[in-house]
Amino acid sequence: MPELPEVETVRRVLHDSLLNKRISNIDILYSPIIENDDSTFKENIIGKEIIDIKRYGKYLIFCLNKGYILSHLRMEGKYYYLNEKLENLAHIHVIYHFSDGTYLYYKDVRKFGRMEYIEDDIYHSKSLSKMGPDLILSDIDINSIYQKIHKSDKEIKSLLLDQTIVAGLGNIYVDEVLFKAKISPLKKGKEITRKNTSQLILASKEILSNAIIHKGTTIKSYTSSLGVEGNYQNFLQVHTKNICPNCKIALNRVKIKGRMTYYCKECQR
DNA sequence: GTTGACACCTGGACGC
DNA sequence: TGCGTCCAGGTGTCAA
Repeated sequence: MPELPEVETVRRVLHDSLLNKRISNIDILYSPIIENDDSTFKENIIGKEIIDIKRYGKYLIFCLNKGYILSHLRMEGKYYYLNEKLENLAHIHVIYHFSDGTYLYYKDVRKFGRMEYIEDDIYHSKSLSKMGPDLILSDIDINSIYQKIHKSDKEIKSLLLDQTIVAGLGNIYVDEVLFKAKISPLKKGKEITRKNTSQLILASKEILSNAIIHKGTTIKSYTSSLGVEGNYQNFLQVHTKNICPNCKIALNRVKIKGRMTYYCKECQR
């Protein structure tokens, strides 16, 4: 499932391919993917040029010469940029046609992904305005994060997955961050200290930056675009693993907020 | 305001 | 072999 490093990898690939392309047509094959109504989406985008592609948290932001397309890949969304028409349109839900005869295909087996046209003020839109600071792009105010975490009775894993606190972490990297910071995923927010918060932010930045260098993690369903695959799965310490790489005991597996969680009960207190 | 349950969705794994 | 059931998970919505 695409988390911050995977979305950043997709952004970089698409940025290299799509800059200054003019959108000449759009096929919407599955409407629920689009947050606007289909005609509004098409009317506002056809004829526009892509002038930049940005990212905030797990969102991709296609900047047009007027307006934006906000795209969230959720579980299995993928983009494919091709010079020719695809024969097999299985699981393809949106097709962007460009004036130079190329295409951008959006494929999403589980149909969880979402796209939205936003006229202006993208960072104050319904989706982005609630987001916490991006763990790579933003200056993180440790004290403000600590205040949000410390007042909660929820487990720290659950809080780190909450995009309104910090933006970018998903299930895989939260396990890795907690392992690196030596903090149990079951620890309650109110038990987390300022020092813990600092350790968590530092571990997050380090792990996410490293994962971006390795083009993200390829587990089952994620590929960025144009067949680019990440290899950070080779560097995972606990997620989907059986043995703690540090103390060599069996890792614990529990469900937190419905998410499978891997941790070492000896190393993570 | 906070929290938990549920819906969305489909391929793959598993048991019978 | 074929069928039914369960699981995976990011986010929004709704009820308590």
